[in-house]
Amino acid sequence: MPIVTLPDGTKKPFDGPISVFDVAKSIGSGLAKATLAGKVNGDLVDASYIIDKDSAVSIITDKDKEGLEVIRHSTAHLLAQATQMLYPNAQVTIGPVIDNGFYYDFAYKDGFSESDLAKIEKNMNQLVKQNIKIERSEMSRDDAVQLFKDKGELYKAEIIESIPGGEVLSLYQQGEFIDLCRGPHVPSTSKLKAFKLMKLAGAYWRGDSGNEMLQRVYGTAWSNKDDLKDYLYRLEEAEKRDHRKIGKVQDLFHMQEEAPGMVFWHEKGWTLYQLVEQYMRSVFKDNGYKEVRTPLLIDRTLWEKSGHWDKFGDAMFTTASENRDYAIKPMNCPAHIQIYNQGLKSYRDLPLRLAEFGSCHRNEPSGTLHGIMRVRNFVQDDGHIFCTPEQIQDEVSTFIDLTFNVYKHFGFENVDIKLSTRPEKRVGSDEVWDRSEAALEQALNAKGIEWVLQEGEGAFYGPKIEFVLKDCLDREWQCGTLQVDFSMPGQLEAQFIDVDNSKQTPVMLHRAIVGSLERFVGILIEHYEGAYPSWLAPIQAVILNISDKHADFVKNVEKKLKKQQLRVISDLRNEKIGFKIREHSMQRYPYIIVVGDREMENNQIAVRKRGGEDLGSMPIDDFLELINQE
RNA sequence: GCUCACCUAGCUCAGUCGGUAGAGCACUUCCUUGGUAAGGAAGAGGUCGGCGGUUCAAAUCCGCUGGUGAGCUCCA
Repeated sequence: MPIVTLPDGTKKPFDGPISVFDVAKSIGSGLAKATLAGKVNGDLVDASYIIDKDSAVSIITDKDKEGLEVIRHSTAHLLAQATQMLYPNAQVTIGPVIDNGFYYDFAYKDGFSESDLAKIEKNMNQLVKQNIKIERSEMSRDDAVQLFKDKGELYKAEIIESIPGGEVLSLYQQGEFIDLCRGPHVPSTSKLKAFKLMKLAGAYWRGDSGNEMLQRVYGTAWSNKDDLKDYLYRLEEAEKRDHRKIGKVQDLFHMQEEAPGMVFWHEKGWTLYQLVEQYMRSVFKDNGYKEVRTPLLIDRTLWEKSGHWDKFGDAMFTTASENRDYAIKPMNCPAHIQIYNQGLKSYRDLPLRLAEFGSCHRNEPSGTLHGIMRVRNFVQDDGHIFCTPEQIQDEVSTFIDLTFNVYKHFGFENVDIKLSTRPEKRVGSDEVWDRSEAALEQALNAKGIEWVLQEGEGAFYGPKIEFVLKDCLDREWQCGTLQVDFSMPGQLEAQFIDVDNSKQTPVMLHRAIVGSLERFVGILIEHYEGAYPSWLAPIQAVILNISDKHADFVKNVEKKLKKQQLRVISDLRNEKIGFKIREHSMQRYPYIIVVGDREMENNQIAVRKRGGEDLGSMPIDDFLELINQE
């Protein structure tokens, strides 16, 4: 006689064991039809799950977050079923739910092509129409291993073999297709109404680059066609923001074969870049940093001492001259320690904050390069703070505040914080790691901000705090970082004389706020879709003449505005005003200024805001005030 | 680095079954001097990423190589 308690608190007694589906049916036939799964005492279960004791039950439909996940998961199975029908030699492996959809990895020697995706998707749709039941069963681990071995599904058998023995496993069957799965799943294929296969990619078996490459099929799935359409629309919008595309349209930069992973900045792009750099320079100046500049090329012996030659030798560009080997610096920190080491330091000199916009090169694997977001030559708003262990917490705390302020200034309000701890490949004793990790954690907690732990994701020399900002499409970008380093100062013999006259090794904090300027500019381009706020716009206004006789007046206005440090250009081409308006509107400049007879007569300019808003005619001074107020 | 796809005029792209290339925009010249998202005409522009092979003949088929893209792996 189970009593079922529903989410709203009502209690329903039943005569005997009853399925989730039947509970839904007892509430209403509409709900029964919508039932995808259930939640019994907090556990997600199938709609067919039998409730045999008093339980808290909620019905999961496609309105629930969990319901959507079940749909995605079941769609992954549908994909596998449809694929194996068409390609019996394809072995199944795993098919998890991901953001916005799912994927399924197949081991398939012949490989799939884009046209195969269309065929598979067609087959999936047919299977949906056939309304095939999805049924759960249980099996012992050993039996399951045997089952999949017999079917020639060696990858699946390997997965099951890695599960501890004695456990009972659940299997889901739909038609001929059977897969090991924790579930739950939708009751039948007809519940899967809105999905699309998106792309094909390679993926390593078990995520290990030493293993063979599998064929991964990505798909997206939603609870209804409208949501799917919405999602596809959002993808299109994201594509419009692509910094590579806007970079070309706005003439910001280019890249070419002869310098893979390195940026040729054009005038407008460099202006944008410089605006970011100059702003960060002012941030350094206002916050007690001393800006320095160190060599690009440094002898290998220094990199050997610092450990980089050993650990990252493959990723460093090197060159040789007069029997000496050099590396092009992949980072500034060893060089900053050299500056620190000039002259004996006292505890009174600490904290010492060095900053540099130093050009760094890293020979990243070719496959990782991506526009200006992931490059081989970049500059960071790099800084290193030399301090005592006691000063760490204060420095970290100040840095966190500073970072949030900078992001806000650039228009990013939404920032996540992550704490990354010791990786497997590392230097330094466990005791030192304990101390550094604790220092960061304490600083974060003292500020009372939320953070997530990323175990094993730290740098080889120390743990780090990562600042992840979210852009207008809610995409995440890890930009800021703060890393505690108890190792490198010692390795490169940095010291200071303490109060008690003893020699001590300082702690070094590696820190950056925007990170790679190249990448940050890319993020800005995509975040603003090329429509930058006036203070960041490479061109703030363009001045147009109606016809040739207004050209001198335009030149005059241009001169005046430039004198006030405004970034303006003029367009005196012999074209109709509508044509020029169109062209410059598409460039998304903040203001378009038009000058004709009327303006010349009154010594004014006609101002049009980005987006088309007509601000009317005004004296130049009024426009200056307007733009400065922004 | 790995898997798959792609690379044709300055840009965006078309090019069937292998028969030595085409559009729009941009560019140049001329006409037009026009008031808020494309005025008109003419012209010029390409060793089809590079190297090699098959073939009477290669943008097209094959091999190698460079780069780009989507992922995977990596990211001091």
